[in-house]
Amino acid sequence: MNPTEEKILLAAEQIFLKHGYDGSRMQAIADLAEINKAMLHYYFRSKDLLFERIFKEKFSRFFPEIEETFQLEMNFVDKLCIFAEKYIDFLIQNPYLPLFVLNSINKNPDFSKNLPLKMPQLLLQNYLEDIDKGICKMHNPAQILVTVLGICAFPFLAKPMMTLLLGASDDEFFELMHQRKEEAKIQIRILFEV
Amino acid sequence: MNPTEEKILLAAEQIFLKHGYDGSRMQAIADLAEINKAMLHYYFRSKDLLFERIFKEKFSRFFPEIEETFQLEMNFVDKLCIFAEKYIDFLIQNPYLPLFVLNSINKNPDFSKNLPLKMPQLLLQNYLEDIDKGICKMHNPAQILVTVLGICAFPFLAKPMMTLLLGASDDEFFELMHQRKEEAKIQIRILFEV
DNA sequence: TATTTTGTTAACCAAATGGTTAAATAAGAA
DNA sequence: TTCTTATTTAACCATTTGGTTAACAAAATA
Repeated sequence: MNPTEEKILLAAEQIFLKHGYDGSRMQAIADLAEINKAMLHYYFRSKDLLFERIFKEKFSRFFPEIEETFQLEMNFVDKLCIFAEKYIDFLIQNPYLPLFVLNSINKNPDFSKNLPLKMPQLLLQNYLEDIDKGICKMHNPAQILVTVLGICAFPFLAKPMMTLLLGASDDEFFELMHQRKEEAKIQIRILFEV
Repeated sequence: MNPTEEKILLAAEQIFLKHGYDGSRMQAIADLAEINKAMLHYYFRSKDLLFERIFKEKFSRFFPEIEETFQLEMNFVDKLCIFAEKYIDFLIQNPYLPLFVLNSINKNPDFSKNLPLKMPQLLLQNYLEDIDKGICKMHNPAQILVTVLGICAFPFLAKPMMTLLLGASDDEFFELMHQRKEEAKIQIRILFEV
């Protein structure tokens, strides 16, 4: 890929992730990429299209491919635990991601309608099998989804609020998130294991 | 209060809550309030000040006064349950609130620094008493805060995403949130009760 | 009633913003 | 080298946006 194009994408990612669509300025992206603003339009036509490009990539990362984990020979709850740990680790590397994705979906729900997502089905299928075996507690699958995702992602959505409430530094927050991996696994077991 | 001022505040609340600071237009607020745009500046000087006015009120509601609940003669976990149920009920009436508040804090952390908040201290104090009595499981208080808040607020942050993933309507979402009150109480008990 | 204060409007303004253009330069193909 | 294509730049443009102003209307006060 063209090095200019790459610089643009890298800059756009940073700006959009931090400020969202409305809060981002094309000039700010150009400045960060150290290129002329016209280049943005040369390579990506419009703000909308550039944003779309970034959003799609971020969206797919926020709903990761979970097949590797959920096709293992293992019970549902163990899989959830593995997922949670890996996911929180990923979010530690991408703390802005959740707020960005939720805001973007919120602003334009239709936009993400056609994006591919097999996450829920695979999860559901796995879950029902273990219900049958009687080794997993009965819940509304929608509640499971929102609970597990919330355990992992909410702290990152609430990061500025948490540091405010707790008077914590960024480092302390990330320390808390490393703890959170264990906390998440404990919670998942206690909630879903028989 | 002046009826015009009131119309402005009501309109500003709706617009800001839905679109955030960056996504909101003064003209949109004026249109919704059915007044001239100049009136906004006549009564509130600037977009910043108008936003500040709305934000402060919303902020204080997002972190509700919990004294009434947490000063009852009751154990910590029971209080958490009461809080969760009341809070989810409140969020059902104010579904946009969490995303708005978190975004606003995220955009301008300094802004909310001086706002009064005795929620965390009161919670902590209550918690430590029950730890002493041995009727409550030991956790990092920061994790408790993020967990309980997450259980209640995350579904609303994720509302557009949930309806997308589950293919649910708005009505079905709110039905899920009514269920969530029970789910939340179950989860809180199972997590924190000895 | 006369006068001052308060509330309201339309027209206007400057800055910011997404986007375009025409000319210049660099890179490839012939 | 020469010609064509791709890349880059500075200047420019139209629209939007927050904000102002000056004239006007409605209350309130004297």
